[in-house]
Amino acid sequence: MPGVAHTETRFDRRLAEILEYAIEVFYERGYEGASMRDLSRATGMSLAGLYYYFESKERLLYLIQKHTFKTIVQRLKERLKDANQPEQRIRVFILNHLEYFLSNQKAMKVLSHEDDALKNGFGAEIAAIKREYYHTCLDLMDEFKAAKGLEFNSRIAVLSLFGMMNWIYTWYKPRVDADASELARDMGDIFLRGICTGGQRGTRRKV
Amino acid sequence: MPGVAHTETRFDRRLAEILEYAIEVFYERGYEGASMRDLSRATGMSLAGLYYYFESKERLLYLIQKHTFKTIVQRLKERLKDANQPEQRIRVFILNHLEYFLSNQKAMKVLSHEDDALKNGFGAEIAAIKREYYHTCLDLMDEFKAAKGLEFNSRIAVLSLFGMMNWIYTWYKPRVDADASELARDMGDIFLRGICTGGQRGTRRKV
Amino acid sequence: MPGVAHTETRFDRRLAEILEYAIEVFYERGYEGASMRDLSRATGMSLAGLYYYFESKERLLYLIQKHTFKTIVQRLKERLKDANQPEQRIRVFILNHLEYFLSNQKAMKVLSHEDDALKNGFGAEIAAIKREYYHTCLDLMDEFKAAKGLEFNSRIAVLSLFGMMNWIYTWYKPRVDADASELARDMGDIFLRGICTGGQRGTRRKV
Amino acid sequence: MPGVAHTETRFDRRLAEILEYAIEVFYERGYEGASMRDLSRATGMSLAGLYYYFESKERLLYLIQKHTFKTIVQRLKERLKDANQPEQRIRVFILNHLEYFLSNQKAMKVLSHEDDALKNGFGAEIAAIKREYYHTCLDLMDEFKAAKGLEFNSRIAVLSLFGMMNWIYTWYKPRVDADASELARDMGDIFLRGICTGGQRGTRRKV
DNA sequence: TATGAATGAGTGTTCATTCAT
DNA sequence: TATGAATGAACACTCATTCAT
Repeated sequence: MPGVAHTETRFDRRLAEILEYAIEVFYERGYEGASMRDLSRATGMSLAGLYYYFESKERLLYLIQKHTFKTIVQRLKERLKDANQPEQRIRVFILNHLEYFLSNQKAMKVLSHEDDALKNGFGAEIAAIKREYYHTCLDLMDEFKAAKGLEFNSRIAVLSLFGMMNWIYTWYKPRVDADASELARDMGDIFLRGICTGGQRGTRRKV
Repeated sequence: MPGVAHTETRFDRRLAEILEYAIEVFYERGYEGASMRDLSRATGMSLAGLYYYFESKERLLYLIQKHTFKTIVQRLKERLKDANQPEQRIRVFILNHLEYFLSNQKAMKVLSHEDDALKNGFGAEIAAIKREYYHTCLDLMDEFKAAKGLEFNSRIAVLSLFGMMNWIYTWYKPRVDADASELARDMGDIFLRGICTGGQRGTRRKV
Repeated sequence: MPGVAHTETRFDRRLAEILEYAIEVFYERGYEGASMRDLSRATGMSLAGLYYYFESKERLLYLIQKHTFKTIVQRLKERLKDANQPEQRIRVFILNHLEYFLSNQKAMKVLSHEDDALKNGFGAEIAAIKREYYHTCLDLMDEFKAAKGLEFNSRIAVLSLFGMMNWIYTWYKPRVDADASELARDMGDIFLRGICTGGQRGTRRKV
Repeated sequence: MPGVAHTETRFDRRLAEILEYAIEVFYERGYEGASMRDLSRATGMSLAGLYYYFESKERLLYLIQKHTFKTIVQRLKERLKDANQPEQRIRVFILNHLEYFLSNQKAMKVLSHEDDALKNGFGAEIAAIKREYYHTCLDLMDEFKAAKGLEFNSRIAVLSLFGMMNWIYTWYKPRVDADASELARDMGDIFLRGICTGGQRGTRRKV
């Protein structure tokens, strides 16, 4: 079916290729530490040639972050459609995050690590997606709390969960550590049991 | 009180001052993003003057990271002396980490975020301290497991805990979020309950 | 005329131009004393622009020295083909050296004066060419000795000859001093007569 | 005998020490390449301390060159008193030069190699001594020519001789090459025989 | 579509030198 | 007599970016 959306031009494909290399380079040396020359070397394209595809190094990072983030959010939405129970929905969130994280480890490091490298407009747009993603998780948490009649600080819970998950880029070793689904189960266990038991302020007790 | 230790020279004091500024600058702009000129401006000292106190930008980061890390490790050791029960010891670990983290948020971001900015000798030394710190926590976890007769992946548990805690630098707002002790209690609850219940592989069930 | 050799690119030509300026600058201020800014000023090209043509100041000196040396050696080989008699061959050596020296006085000063400015790889390569050149002269000297049945220290003789010739850059004034061929004849006379007469150890006598 | 001249103060002695180190440093790294920090390290004296003894790096070089040159000139004068015959006088000149050169190789390299490093006043003064020294040799040459009824370009002869001798710093190896007196004899032989024989313009002949 | 050539501004670092003590 | 502390200017070099082609 011909249409507007599926016309992926040669330009788009070439740009996507370059972005792959850029992810590699930013992953390896950090956004500030990476130079356009590094990217030129990595892609085999001339310095000037790169600029045909994007207007600045900053925009390059922006494109990476946006695409990465949008994809993870979109996949989440897809998966959430099939999950109804509050707990299950949180587990879906975790699995989605970790699956994407591990299949796109380098991009995710660039997303996580270069959190505040973008300025002004670019930064604001990514921050907005991030906020949306955060609130999705926050909502899941509140649903869960309501369903279970629990009482805890959702903000802390969500941010702790993000911490657990995002920190992965600092330690994950493919050949040592389990795959995404097992990791999601383990982290899900820790997190969900953690926020579950007791939990009522005032009646908090030793574990 | 006479003693060996109190010979803190003028040089040391001045260097310490500069390090404070450097923490601020690295916190604000990242290690790579920060220029020695930024530091010169921040300290009010001439570019050349700074080099009287340390031989390179890299060594500056090294000094910051080493001091920060050594202090946190040392305080932990002190506190661990008074804690005997496995659970309590983990809670001490968490509290120590978070207390230091929040009182030295900027330094801790520089420590966490610029994890792999140091090369060769400098990097190796910091990595060694980090490994020691990690293993201390791992040991605590194993003691806890043994005492409770639990079964879980200590590595994942410890690294998840670190993630929860270290991620703080990305979101903590002093006026919004609770203080260290409350945070330590909350995170401790989540984490300890999480790893506690059930836990035996095979008998795992819904939360 | 078609051929492999005539592909001298625009890049090569531009580089050659820059090298001319660099010779001038190094000649005037010495390698250490010359700054890239001096060269930038001399060429009228921006500081950064220069680096498009060579990767470092050291390599710049290397290129100058190598080209100068290779040319002088190559011309010598050419000329030596047509000379058979031992004495004549030495005179050819002297003439070749002085002719090139005087037509490329500045480059030759840079070659002579900055003898040990190059480090490691660069230095080694130039040193190798120099050694080869020295040995060519040493061989000429030994042939001469053998042919004439003379007895003298070839090493000292050769190095004395080099001294006579290379020192020129410190005193030669185009409008005062004779041209290369006359100078070559004079120095050749001094040198050849000098090593000729008497010369047998033991029978040495007053001049 | 009391007098003005022999009061060598502590200051003078200390300065002389420093000059020794400076010779070493300039010899090793060249005047431009040597830094005051290098000298500070070499002497064990503080950077600022050095400036008590001389007002600038340039003056340091000046002091070294002046002292070296004055000494060699003065010794020459002494020795020339006892030599009457023209040839002998030239041999004395050579021997004096080489003896001093080899006993003070490093200082002599600094003198020879850093010939034009000094600017303005400093440079002029050294240049004057040099000119005087040169003319002494030129006079010796002219006396010799007159006595022998020879005909050659004294300027070229003298400068060739200087070349032979001064070039030594680039090749002399104490354990390989002969000592000063032997070297002086060899170079004297080469040079004196060289300028002697034939020599009349027009009647010049093959050696 | 892609590049060779170029640039102004900036990088971390070192320079010779000074001055209060 | 000697130094610790400091500096302005310069160093070699790299940066992201541009523009004619």
